[in-house]
Amino acid sequence: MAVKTAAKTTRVVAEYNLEGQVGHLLRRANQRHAAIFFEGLNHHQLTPTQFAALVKIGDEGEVSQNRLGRLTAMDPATILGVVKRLQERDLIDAKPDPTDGRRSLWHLSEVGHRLLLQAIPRAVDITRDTLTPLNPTEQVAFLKLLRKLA
Amino acid sequence: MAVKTAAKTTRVVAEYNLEGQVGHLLRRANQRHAAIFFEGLNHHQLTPTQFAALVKIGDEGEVSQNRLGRLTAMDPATILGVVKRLQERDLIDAKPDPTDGRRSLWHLSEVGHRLLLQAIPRAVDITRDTLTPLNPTEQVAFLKLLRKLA
DNA sequence: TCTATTTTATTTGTATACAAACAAAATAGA
DNA sequence: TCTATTTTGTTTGTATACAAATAAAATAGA
Repeated sequence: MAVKTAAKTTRVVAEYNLEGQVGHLLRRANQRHAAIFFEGLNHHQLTPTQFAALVKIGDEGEVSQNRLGRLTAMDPATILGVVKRLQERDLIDAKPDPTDGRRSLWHLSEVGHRLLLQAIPRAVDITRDTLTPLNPTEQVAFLKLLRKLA
Repeated sequence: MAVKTAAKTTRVVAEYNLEGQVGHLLRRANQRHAAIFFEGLNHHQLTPTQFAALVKIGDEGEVSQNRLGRLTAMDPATILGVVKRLQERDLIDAKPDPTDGRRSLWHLSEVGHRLLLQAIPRAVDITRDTLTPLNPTEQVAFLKLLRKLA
């Protein structure tokens, strides 16, 4: 049995192909998308996460920091830094939550709102460019499957 | 025309849905895979990139640092840190390239080889678990499409 | 052969990403 | 009401990720 297990392990190791693993492919697809994103929003100096935060603040109107993190899939330590950098650029602003002494409620500044209006059409282009290697049918199929893994 | 453009912009902005964007979904799928990976290889304290580096060093036998980065989709500054941490744990070792004074040739240490043999079956499980939300047909379809976007 | 270019590895700086620990505030529940 | 628990936001530490600049070595090409 020990021999059988050792033989099986050897075969598994020999046949393991990094390039075909879903994790490696997801990582590379992410890298490619990030590159397209930076190219497309380079003019506005927005990262994917900063853009996501602006979008959700715009959607919500007012939102606390941790809730914004949940809406954008960032943990508290990560959203802290993203929000800080957006505030330093005066794209967002906060007021204390009158009903909860721990919270600040973040909203878009005038500048942030204008930037978001300009950025969203660029983001639409970025999504289109990212999916370009797939035909329309494949794009629909891919997004449907990807949604199940996200 | 300015009115038409403004109206179109307003519609685009109003209809923009972060949750449906391929970039956001790729980021979240990556997060989910990373969580499964850390869970699965927690015992061996290997990150996805560290594991990828070990696999490719094992495949190549001997490989320079920058080439290892290309094989694992990491830029020179990133692979530098990954290699440094693997060496600090004595999982890999280097000797100078006799034909090129700039290069070091990295190879697995005895410990690194043993760790890799134990880790690969875990990585196979991680891939399986990551793809669990899809049925076998969907898994094949997804990987085929993802490959085109990576 | 001599020089312009390329490649390798490193350094610095910025930006995620998350675990763990923490204090303050709010809330649930006995 | 009083306390145990939860939530919010912050801090620290580790690990990618990449742009830009740099020095040393190798290579291409006139």
